[in-house]
Amino acid sequence: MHNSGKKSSAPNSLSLSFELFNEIGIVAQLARSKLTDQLPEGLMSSHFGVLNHLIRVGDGPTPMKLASAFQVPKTTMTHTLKGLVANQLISIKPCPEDGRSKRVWITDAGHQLRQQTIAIMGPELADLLSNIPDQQLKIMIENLTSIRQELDANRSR
Amino acid sequence: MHNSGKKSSAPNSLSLSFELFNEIGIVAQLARSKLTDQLPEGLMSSHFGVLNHLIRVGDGPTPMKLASAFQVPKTTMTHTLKGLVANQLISIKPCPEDGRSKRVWITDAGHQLRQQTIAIMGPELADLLSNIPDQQLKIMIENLTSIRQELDANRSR
DNA sequence: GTTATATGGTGCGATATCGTACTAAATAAT
DNA sequence: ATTATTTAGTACGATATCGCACCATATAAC
Repeated sequence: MHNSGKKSSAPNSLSLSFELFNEIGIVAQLARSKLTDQLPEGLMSSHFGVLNHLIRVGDGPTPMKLASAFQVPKTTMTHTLKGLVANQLISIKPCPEDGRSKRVWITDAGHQLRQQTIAIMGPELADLLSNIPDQQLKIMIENLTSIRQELDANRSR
Repeated sequence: MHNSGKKSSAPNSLSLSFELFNEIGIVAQLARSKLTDQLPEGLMSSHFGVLNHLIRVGDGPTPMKLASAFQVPKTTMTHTLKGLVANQLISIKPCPEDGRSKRVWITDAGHQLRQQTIAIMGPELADLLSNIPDQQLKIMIENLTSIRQELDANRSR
């Protein structure tokens, strides 16, 4: 995959690229920080991310599957899950089909925390985006998804 | 600022919001990871970010100014700068006008590392975006900037 | 001028993230 | 069947990030 036509990377695209990733990085950091502020002591955006994922994508994935979903090293996921277990927001059980694996389940408390966090954050986020037409939001999401997928493709993790 | 008209936050905007921030977070993480891979042992995206900022925005800011530019706690910036000094990529000198402050200057080696990293990363990033029309890139950057500014506004740091 | 407050920077401790090395189990090779 | 390789998870150490407490200097209040 190398500049496969469709659109040129004109010279000015290069600085645009940097600018885009720069903005993405800063927004991500600010949003992460804002989310962490909303969570109970001892929990971070990484913890919330897992809870959210368990609801959105479905219950019962292995830690490895979670690690690759979030594109973090598996050791990081082990640590994150440990925190969630300590707060009784998930439970981890051995996987019946594979003796090496485990499976992650969200608890009622986990469900509840996720719901409650969304109730607080949702409107705030929506408010931040209130000046941006829905159509542009959709385009942004599409493009970001496409970027993510390409980044994923070239990744070892 | 509270839903100041112009565009409605329709019910579906709420899930769009989460989706958008989700994608932003993942792309940021992947890009950060990719950048870190390109840097010499012991340097991270945070270090590169400072070097890049010194070139783009201009030499000689105080550590505090850098911290607020990157929206990180000042202790984090202290630590990051320490790493850059250790690698002789910046130099820190006392500020003549303010006895409390210091000022940060990029060294030749810093300049060089930044240049070299851009030479490698630039084309890769541009390639990732090659399927996205320039106009859409610009819209994304505009929107992200607007989001960032609103996030900034409600921030203590 | 003295005192109170605000600001820039650092030290320190806690936790998050990540790389390396390791164990156990599953799968492939023979 | 035995052995080699791959894969899931963890233990451990190193560093990044961050909150809190502290010091020094600058600014404001009086």
